[in-house]
Amino acid sequence: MKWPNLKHLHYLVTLHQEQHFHRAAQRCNVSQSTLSTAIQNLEEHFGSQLLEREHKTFVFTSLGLDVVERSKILLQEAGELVEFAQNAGNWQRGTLKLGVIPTIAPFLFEGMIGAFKTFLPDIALELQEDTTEHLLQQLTDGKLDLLILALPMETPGCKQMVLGHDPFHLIAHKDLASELPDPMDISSLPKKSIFLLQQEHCMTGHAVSACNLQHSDQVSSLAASSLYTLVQLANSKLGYTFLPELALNQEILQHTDLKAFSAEKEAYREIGLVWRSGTTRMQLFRRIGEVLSPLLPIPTLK
Amino acid sequence: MKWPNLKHLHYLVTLHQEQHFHRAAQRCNVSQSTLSTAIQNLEEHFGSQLLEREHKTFVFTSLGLDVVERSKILLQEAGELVEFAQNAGNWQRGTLKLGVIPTIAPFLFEGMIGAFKTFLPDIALELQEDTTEHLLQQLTDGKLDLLILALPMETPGCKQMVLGHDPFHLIAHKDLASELPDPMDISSLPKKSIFLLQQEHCMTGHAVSACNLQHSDQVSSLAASSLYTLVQLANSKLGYTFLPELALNQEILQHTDLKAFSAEKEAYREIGLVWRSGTTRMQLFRRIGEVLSPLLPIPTLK
DNA sequence: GTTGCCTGATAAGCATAATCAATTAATCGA
DNA sequence: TCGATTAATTGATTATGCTTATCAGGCAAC
Repeated sequence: MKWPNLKHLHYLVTLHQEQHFHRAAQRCNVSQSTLSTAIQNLEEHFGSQLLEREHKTFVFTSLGLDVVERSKILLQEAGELVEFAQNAGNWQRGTLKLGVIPTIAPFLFEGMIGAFKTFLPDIALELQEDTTEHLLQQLTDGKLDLLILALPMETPGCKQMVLGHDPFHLIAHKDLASELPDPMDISSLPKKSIFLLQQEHCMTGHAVSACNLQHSDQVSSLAASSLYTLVQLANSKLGYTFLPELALNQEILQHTDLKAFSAEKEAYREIGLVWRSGTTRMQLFRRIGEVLSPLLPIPTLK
Repeated sequence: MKWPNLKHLHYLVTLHQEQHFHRAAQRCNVSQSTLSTAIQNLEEHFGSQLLEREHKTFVFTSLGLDVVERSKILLQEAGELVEFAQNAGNWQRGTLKLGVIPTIAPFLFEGMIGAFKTFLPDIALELQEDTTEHLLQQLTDGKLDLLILALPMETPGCKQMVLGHDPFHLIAHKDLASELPDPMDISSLPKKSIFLLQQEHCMTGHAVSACNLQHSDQVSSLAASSLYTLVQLANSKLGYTFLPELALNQEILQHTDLKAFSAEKEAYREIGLVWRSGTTRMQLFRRIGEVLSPLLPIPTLK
């Protein structure tokens, strides 16, 4: 078996990302000719074409694309092996690139950073806040190691661990509170009176399904971009909204005239960890789960 | 990121297997000094010790052992990447190292090889016959790609796919057949009259549990080493035995005076595929499952 | 058209890394 | 004490990877 050179596989992956020899070479800190010949050597080594070249331009063959995907995984694991060895085999040391969605991040970060300082002091955290879709892409690409997402959520090629439940609460201005039906019946609220986040936030979908708003006339077409906007809307008596308990615990309603009402039972989202199936850092992730679960409204671990 | 040299990781793994620099170097087709310096370079690269050296002898550090384990996986995957690319991305081509247990192999091989010729002509089969325990070890070590085992069976780190059921039949000499109770009641057979295989064959365990022989006095202490021995014993009117239908279908009773009787319903073993969890050849294995399942007495696929 | 520019491929020369054969140093057993 | 065994070391050789410079085909501007 003649082993391929990992550096050259990395050149290939970078070329795929840049779709341009010169730029890819720059990113790899080598000359364009180095990268060019390295790719040719790979092709020779494999005995098959990775690129279709025509008129000084090129397209990846379908084999080339497959090799890129597999190389990404291989490089990812090789990197983890090196980091593991450089940390002298201690899985509680090293860098962790952690992605968190915007409807969790601001309410969890403070406690989370404290928990890491206490229980995993030698983990250097690199935090990233983005939508579920973007985070999953970066996880798959190896740019992130671990995600904190709201579940249920399809995560192909990745595994999940539920850390806890986060119930939704109906938020109303105190002046409007008396108008709320008792017992709570969302369908009796005025039309277009419920504000939710933009569609790209998964919380919208979770709130809709948890509170049975699928075909509800009550949802307003005005879609907010952050929970803080929802709070402002509700505080202006323009209507109602739903907030997760995690946010309420962080006193998001401070300095407002809003009150929270329990939505129906079973109206909650789950919060959990997501990682690549093939990871070699399970021990660390399990420990992180144990450490973070108690920070959630209804922990499922421990 | 400075990528490690896969060749050197392979030196390390070989050194671990041989526990001897010179032999390891020979197996890698390099000189002892090459291997020695390569290991030292790895240690320098990682910034930590992989070996404890003392008096011209050495022991792997616990980190070293961990690195060896991770390297094995990495090399395994790198090898699959190369083979994949060399087969131009066609998962229906390449070499498949397949392990089969002795109580399945002789009765399945003929049909199996025919099926591969017809449905997967570009797969070069390398067959290996051994006990479940040995096969699982070799699968984990990457020396085999896929196993055909009798289930249920614990296979840590591996995944399973059931292909079909294989019922057990009671085998008796035709002269003794009239003495068999009707309806069949195994506990009324004479003591020590049932012959089974040696314990290292998983079929013994499967037959015992399938036919409720756990505390049975009927089982003889004479343990045979192959199904053909069992046939001879039964044919000599020394007692009874159990055979899987798979074997009967291959006319194992030809030229004997033996007859097969249905054991109780639910007396069967499962036959299935087993592979490493992290494999990249799922497509192939699924296809193999489809191809092999119809060859079994009671297929579960298709 | 011609010119200049952008692209990836190619060539020649150099530096580094990998390798080998030979040797050294330490230990063990006879 | 001597020889055998084993890993490390040394110095020479070879292979690999890289750079700079150059080439060749297409493209766009004028």
